[in-house]
Amino acid sequence: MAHFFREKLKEKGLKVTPQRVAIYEAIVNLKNHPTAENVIEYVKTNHPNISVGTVYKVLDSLVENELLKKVKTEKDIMRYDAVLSNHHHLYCTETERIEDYEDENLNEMISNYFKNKKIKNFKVQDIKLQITGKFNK
Amino acid sequence: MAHFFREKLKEKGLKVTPQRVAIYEAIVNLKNHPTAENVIEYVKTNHPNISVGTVYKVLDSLVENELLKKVKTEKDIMRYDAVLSNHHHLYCTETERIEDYEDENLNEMISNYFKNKKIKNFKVQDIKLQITGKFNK
DNA sequence: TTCTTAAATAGGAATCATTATCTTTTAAAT
DNA sequence: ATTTAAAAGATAATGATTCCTATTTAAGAA
Ligand SMILES: [Mn+2]
Ligand SMILES: [Mn+2]
Ligand SMILES: [Zn+2]
Ligand SMILES: [Zn+2]
Repeated sequence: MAHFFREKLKEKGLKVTPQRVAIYEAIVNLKNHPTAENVIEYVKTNHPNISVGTVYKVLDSLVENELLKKVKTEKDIMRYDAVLSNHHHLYCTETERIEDYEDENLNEMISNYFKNKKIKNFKVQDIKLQITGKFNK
Repeated sequence: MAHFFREKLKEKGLKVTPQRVAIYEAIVNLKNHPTAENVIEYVKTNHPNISVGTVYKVLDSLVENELLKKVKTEKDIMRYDAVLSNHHHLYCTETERIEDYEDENLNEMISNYFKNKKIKNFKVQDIKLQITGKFNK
């Protein structure tokens, strides 16, 4: 489970520390693209002495090393994503809920569209959809 | 030019103040989806005494009243958009540049796609693309 | 295993974008 | 011109994030 993660850390030349493993697992388990605060709260149940600064530093370094991604929002509170595969996000207009949306057909359609239609003066690297709306119930 | 804006304020029951007009014009003129700080700097050239709190309050209220939109980013500094029409954004991976991208064909293709393909437990209200990449030159 | 050392963490102070509070001013209706 | 609720200005407070530094530790070398 965390094997993949420990290997990745080594690949990147980062030390495998209990804090890093715990923070990564927190993000995987929490779902819903947690904030740093969510992570701190979760990790503290098993690592009561973890430092707030450590969490922020680890999150930054994991993003830097492409083991996590930041999620774009309209808030000044950062949220994190452990899902690295190419996927989109469903944003709730009424709550802070953000869910993953995977759709291979959609990816292909968009990718095809931009094979023809080039954007002048811009080299596309990645395309993500922000789908806003309401979840049922 | 600011006629549209003054009318909109009245429609919404908001007083037409020089500060509101100046802030709105700042966002229109600045392009690049400015931050509150960008707006403050710009507005101060003509309104040296404008208060920082006023700028934040006006920005919030204009977003609330749908005269401005917030732009989603991976930063904890908010950015604002005066373009209300349905458009997408080009995010530079290397700088803070964010440009508008309008594409009616694309909108139609996506809109058609989601007429068939429903997302379970989710009612779509709006779809925006975040296109990340590099600008030439 | 023990030793060594650069990297990482803990703890706490500092930063800074944003909010809140409170007083004064003002848009706009009468 | 008067009235008044809304808005602006000034400044303090907040809170997420960053910074700083002493201490600890992961991991390679011996
Ligand atoms: Mn912040
Ligand atoms: Mn904040
Ligand atoms: Zn995700
Ligand atoms: Zn825009």
